[in-house]
Amino acid sequence: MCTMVTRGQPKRAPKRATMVDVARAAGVGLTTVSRVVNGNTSVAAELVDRVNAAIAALDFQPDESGRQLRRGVAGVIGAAVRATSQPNPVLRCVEESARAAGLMILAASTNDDTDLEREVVMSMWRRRFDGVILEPIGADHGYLAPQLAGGLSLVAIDRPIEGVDADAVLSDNVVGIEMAFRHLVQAGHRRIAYIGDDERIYTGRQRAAAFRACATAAGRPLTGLVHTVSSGNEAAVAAAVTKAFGGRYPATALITGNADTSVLALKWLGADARRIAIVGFDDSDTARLLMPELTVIAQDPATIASTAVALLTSRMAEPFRKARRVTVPVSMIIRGSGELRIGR
Amino acid sequence: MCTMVTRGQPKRAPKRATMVDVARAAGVGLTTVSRVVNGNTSVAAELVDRVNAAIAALDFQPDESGRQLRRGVAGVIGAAVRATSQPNPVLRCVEESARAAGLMILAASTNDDTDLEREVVMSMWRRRFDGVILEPIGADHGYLAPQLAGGLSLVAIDRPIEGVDADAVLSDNVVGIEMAFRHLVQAGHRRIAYIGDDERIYTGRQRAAAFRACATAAGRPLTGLVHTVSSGNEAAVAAAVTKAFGGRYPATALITGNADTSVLALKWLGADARRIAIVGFDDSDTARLLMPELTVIAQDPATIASTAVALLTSRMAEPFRKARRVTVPVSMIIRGSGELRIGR
DNA sequence: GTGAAAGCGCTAACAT
DNA sequence: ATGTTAGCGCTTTCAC
Repeated sequence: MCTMVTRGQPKRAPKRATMVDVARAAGVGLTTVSRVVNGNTSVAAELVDRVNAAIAALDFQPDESGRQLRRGVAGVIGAAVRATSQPNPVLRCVEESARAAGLMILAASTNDDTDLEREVVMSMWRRRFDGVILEPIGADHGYLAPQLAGGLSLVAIDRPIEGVDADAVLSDNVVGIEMAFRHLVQAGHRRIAYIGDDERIYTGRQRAAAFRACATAAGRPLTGLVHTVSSGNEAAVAAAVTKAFGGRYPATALITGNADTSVLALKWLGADARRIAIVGFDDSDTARLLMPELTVIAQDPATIASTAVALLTSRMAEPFRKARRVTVPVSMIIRGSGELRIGR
Repeated sequence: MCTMVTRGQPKRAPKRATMVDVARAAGVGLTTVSRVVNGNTSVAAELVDRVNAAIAALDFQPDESGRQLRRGVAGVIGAAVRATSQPNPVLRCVEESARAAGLMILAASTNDDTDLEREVVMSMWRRRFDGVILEPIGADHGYLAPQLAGGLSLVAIDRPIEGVDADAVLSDNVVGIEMAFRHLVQAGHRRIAYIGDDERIYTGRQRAAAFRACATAAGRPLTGLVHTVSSGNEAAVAAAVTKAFGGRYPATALITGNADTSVLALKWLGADARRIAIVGFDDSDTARLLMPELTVIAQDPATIASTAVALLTSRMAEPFRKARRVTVPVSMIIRGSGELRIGR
């Protein structure tokens, strides 16, 4: 067996160009290069050109870790969300808002896992990210106290952080449920069912509670009509549908507590869906593809996102101000599924 | 108006604890703290305890930028994808594979924008991420040549990188289309339509070409049956559906080129969908919710992801080895929509 | 087994 | 307007 010569394969690390290299190549001082890189205007035009030529020739790109170490800011804000790679209109808008503010967003998944969340946030803290946007999971975030006291800028979205005082921006879940409920009541419905997220989840808890409050206040029945199931549990949704819409006194209307549940409920209702008024919580691409098209309570991702970024920048400027909690209005989008009237 | 005293609001930056602080608090040398933090065993048990106590007392978390500057590795790999906040089974699996390999994944969106992609990848390069997983957009990635030559470890997923030599892991689009086509031919279909992604996109181009090749080889007609539309363009899909399934010689079967198109096509086919055999490219959560449930050509995200991470770590170990391109098999999942037979 | 000192790549005081 | 120097927080020789 003949051993090939490994020519053309420079094994040793290729020693990226550094600012000193650029300075040497351009025949100027290190500081001058730094000034050019940072757009400082007090450099003679000729030197600027020489430096830029050297930068181009060496393909120099400033090392951000050195920069960050010296300047103390990262230019990055982290987004710790339940899952990147999952539809998340808020995250999409956060990216836009942040880009508009000249910040880079780097996202990591917490996978609905408390330990992983902790690891992810801590990792962002150790990297000294300028801020963190967190979709919190789990009940107690007391573990964050030292970091928040140490100057970590953090804002919670979708749910508040408990056990510690931090900024949060939330949707108005209660009003959302109220809107849906009133809409159905006005169409003549008496037996209105609710199927939504597990009540261990903050939004699930809040929406289910709001529903119960509405029903009680309006003198509507509750028994057998409220079902909270863990996210994505198809069998549980099916069972809930059967309970609510079977039996002697079937419901005539349905409020679903999140996008997933809406889709699953519609799937299990099948053809019956046409004989039931349905209002779903959360808008989604699928909502418009369902038959009938889904009437929804829509959150306002753009406002949520811009508020979150605003809270974050405000806190970065003033790390120890009092925590603020902002509630963003929701709206109802009428598409057909929720407008079935019932005779008396 | 009385001005409140701002007591309890320490305005000045809270000077996070540093290793020197820990060392001082524990009454040991800086190096010893470093050793403890990094799990070096050659430290006396008593000192280890003192150091750990100090670390806990000061809530010390090592600053990764200092660490990275000194060690030269980041412990992070970047994922530059079309959109975080959009379903992306591969990204999900990449996160798992990477976590298993002890690497943190930070994801950023390129938004299908060539300039943004460039900015994102460059930013990761400046931060000296250990590697980058890229879902490339645009035709020419020549701009990456200096970075790749400089030791950037990068692997492309879903589509290859053109204009420069880099690792890539792809799905077997050609075989996928062939499977779908054969499946429909065997069910007796002669007029098979194809609606898929724009041919400016690599996968769109590859799948459409494969379809044409299949049809030609099988002596099936093509005229009016192949439609490529830009992603998410509902009107274009509607028009394509009308062309393919209206007129004097309507098609009896359909292959869709991606998940979006599948959903839109089914929406526009409406009730007609039951009289047409449909095989979609790409599996998705929605595929199982559609009526009828969608028979699909499914990619293998887990294998794609683990292959990508393996290629990346291999390249990190050996930055200048020859580029490899891996093709991952696809499979057909039969669910009902594609099994309608046609008499002769 | 432990600590002092050098230095990673950069920016910011401080000269000049 | 430009260069010299110190130092950000850490790891790693290198002495002891």
